[in-house]
Amino acid sequence: MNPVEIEEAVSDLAQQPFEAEEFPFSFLEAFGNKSTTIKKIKSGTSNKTDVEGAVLQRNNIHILASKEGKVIQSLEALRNSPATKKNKAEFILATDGKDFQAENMLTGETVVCDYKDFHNYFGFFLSLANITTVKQIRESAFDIKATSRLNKLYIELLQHNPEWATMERRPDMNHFLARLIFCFFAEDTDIFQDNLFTNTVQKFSASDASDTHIVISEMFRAMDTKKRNRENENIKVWAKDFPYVNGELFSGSIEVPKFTKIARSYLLHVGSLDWKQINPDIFGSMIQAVADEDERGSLGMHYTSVPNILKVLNPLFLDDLRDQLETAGDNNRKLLNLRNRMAHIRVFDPACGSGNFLVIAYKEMRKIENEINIKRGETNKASEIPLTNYRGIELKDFSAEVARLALIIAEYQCDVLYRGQRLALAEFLPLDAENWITKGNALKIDWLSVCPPTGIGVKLLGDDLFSTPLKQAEIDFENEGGETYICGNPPYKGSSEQTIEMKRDLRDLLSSKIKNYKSLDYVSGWFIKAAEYGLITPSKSAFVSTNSINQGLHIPILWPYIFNLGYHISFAHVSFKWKNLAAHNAGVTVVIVGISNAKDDRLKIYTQNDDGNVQEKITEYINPYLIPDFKVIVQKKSKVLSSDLTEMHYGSKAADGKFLNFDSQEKRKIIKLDSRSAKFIYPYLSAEDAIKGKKRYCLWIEEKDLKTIDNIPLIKKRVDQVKSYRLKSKKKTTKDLALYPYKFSEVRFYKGKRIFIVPSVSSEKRDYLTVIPAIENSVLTNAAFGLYDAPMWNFSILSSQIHLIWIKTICGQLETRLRYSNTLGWNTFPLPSLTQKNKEDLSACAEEILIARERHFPATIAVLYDPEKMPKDLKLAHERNDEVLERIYIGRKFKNDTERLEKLFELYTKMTSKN
DNA sequence: TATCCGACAAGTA
DNA sequence: TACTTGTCGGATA
Repeated sequence: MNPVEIEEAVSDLAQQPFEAEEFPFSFLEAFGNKSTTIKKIKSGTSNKTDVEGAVLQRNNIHILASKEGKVIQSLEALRNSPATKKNKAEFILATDGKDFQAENMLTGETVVCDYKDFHNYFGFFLSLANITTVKQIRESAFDIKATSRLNKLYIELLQHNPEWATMERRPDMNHFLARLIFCFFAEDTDIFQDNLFTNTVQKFSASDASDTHIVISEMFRAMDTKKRNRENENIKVWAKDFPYVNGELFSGSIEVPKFTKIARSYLLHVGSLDWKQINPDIFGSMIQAVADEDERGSLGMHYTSVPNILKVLNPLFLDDLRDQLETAGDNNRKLLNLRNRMAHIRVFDPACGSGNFLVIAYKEMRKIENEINIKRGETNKASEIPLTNYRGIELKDFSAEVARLALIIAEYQCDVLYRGQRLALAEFLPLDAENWITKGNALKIDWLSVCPPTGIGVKLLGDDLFSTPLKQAEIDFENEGGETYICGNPPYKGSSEQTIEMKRDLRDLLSSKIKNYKSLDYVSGWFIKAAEYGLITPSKSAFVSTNSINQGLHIPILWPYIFNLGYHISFAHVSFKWKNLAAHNAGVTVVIVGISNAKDDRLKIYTQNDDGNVQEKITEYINPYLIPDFKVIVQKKSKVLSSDLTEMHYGSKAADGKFLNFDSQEKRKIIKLDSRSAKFIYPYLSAEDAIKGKKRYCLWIEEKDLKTIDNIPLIKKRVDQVKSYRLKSKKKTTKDLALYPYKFSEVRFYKGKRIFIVPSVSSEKRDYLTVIPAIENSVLTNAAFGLYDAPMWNFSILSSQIHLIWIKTICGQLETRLRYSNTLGWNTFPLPSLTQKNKEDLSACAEEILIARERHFPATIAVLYDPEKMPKDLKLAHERNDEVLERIYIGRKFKNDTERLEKLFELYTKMTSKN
């Protein structure tokens, strides 16, 4: 169960009539215990309690539901119970259906409340559900609750207003939801009178909900009408207490979907929550999912986490502001300068979603400004940081609305926090009508129209500068000498995953600029637009991105263009696994990359180790592989760079729906039924087969054999299956190959007496690349490369540490897996030319490695190369091999991988510049 | 022809 | 459900 589901279950339980006997079990059930687990506790087999009538679940909780008036004594009994300690109960809980008390035995935190309210503390007990990021979730407990309530309301309304669910009306529905959220927030924060909105619905709409939409619509109309015009407009008396809000929020259609009785009660229920607690940074991304079909299932927990947002914003500019604040000390002049500077800083997120980056940036800036004001003794001073300097572009219109709302709420909360409720209220309404979150496609919109150039002492600028001025973004804007910081987490899509629209976006943006742009990830568009934007007005940019953009093919395609515009990578967080609070996290490994065209020589590379600690390294240059120094970009090559290395071949691609290959059992069956089959069956090896010692076979049939196989039903059937499989392909070449279903779609069947298999993808945890010999006439799948009858020293080089670090650095990766490439890794590998003696020595080392493996027959490669358990003799053989090879490079062993890379890059540069 | 890649995918612990 | 580790075929050059 995810937190939202748990919240719902706990709330349901709190509404049921209290039954002392059942309560402990219902409580455990609400936190996700399976019915079998509950049964075991009920029957007593796993109830470890020593207190009469209580229930104790080992490692979790000790619960006693008691008679009325005995809660304090009950809790005491649980606290003193030896079983509580012995079974390591994390919580004790006592209730009589009126009072509710609980304690966390590890932290000492307690909950004391009325029984009917205990659902508000579901976050307190979340570790019962094995949800480990408890702290973060508890902080956003309110947001989860509000989201789940709104979700119910939204679904109920759509169900009974099907026309509002259509594509055309969806924006109206979303706008309606945004208005509701604003009203809920306003009525709980004194912007409206206490509970004005909810109370008005309750009092003035019929309880059968027949006129709820009319009442709400009238309130919206009031909020869009200036007080002095209200009489003329015939605003109903009961709506006169609503302030004039405007800010675009209530202008436009005031139509409201029709309510059912249930919808009305949901609405009143959502309204009864305490919306003061809303976290605009998190809430936005959660609520966004309410309106988003695709994300409904995961209920919105798909957003950039606050720590990750700070990984972008801190190095981009917040760290610098904080440094300046510190340097300024108590110097009034310097503090003032800093404040002025901050007032002219724009933060721009061209993929802003529901605005978390902008909200966090705004809140952090207000925090710094407040410290300045305290030091200057100006604590009541109005903020000089304009909300309209936090700009965004967002494709989905509801997200854009929520982003705007989140920023308004953040501003209000900051004002309350730093200036007090009274001042915050005085200036809040009416909202600014400016629309500084632009709805649209960020790769199509001219960013200068959203964030016009500020120049230095240059005023703004004729319309001719805006190639496609957008009405909504045409804000008069003077921000002389201002800085712009571009940030965000744009969408990632690899070239073969992109939709037609995405491909069109990249084509329009890049076709005239970058050769081979079609191989780039969709996210590249944001980096390029950011770089081009920064040529016009001072800015720095940083995005969260798939780590692919700093690997393999992206390096020579994307980065030279950005560098040629005068940019460098100003900071970087190297690959780390994407994580947020979602039940199912997106499977992607990300980097954070900052680019800048300003002078800067203290660049930072951040590395995160497994326990989450971040290290920083300062350097003068960060290359596109995100390692310090080495200004080298490796291009892919179709021939080997070193004449001593043998050509490496890509495997054969079947595109057969797996009908041309099978396991040993199937092979025996086929041959048993018709012995003529045997001559068409070959060993078939992918990376996994070779590493784990699995045996697979494939059919290899040539045109001349067609007559024969027509008479072998088992084979004929498979061939037919391939045909129908291929016909279903959306790729034309595959479809065409349905004409030749007996053949692999791409044929690379090389003959050789001695084949070395190089896995195309394999675990990055091993100390060596695993190169594996195969028997003659093996067919390699396209998940493996092959060397055919190559001299033994090729094996020695492939198995070396120095080759491994080259591959890890230069080739692409699958997340952080090792991914081999002949064109990027093997053909580019810089090797000094070998003497006859060198070749003999290396070959001997290679033999040693193979012999060492043999000694452990039949252990698989996976077992032999497990970094924890690698046999000594094998390890020794590898070390010997490394030593001999490295002596050829520099006459001794390298000290470390940095030294290896340094030598390799030097040699690479030398060897490639010769031709 | 030839090959790089996957807001992954499929398996195990 | 957390962790490990590499398929397969589309899209592109």
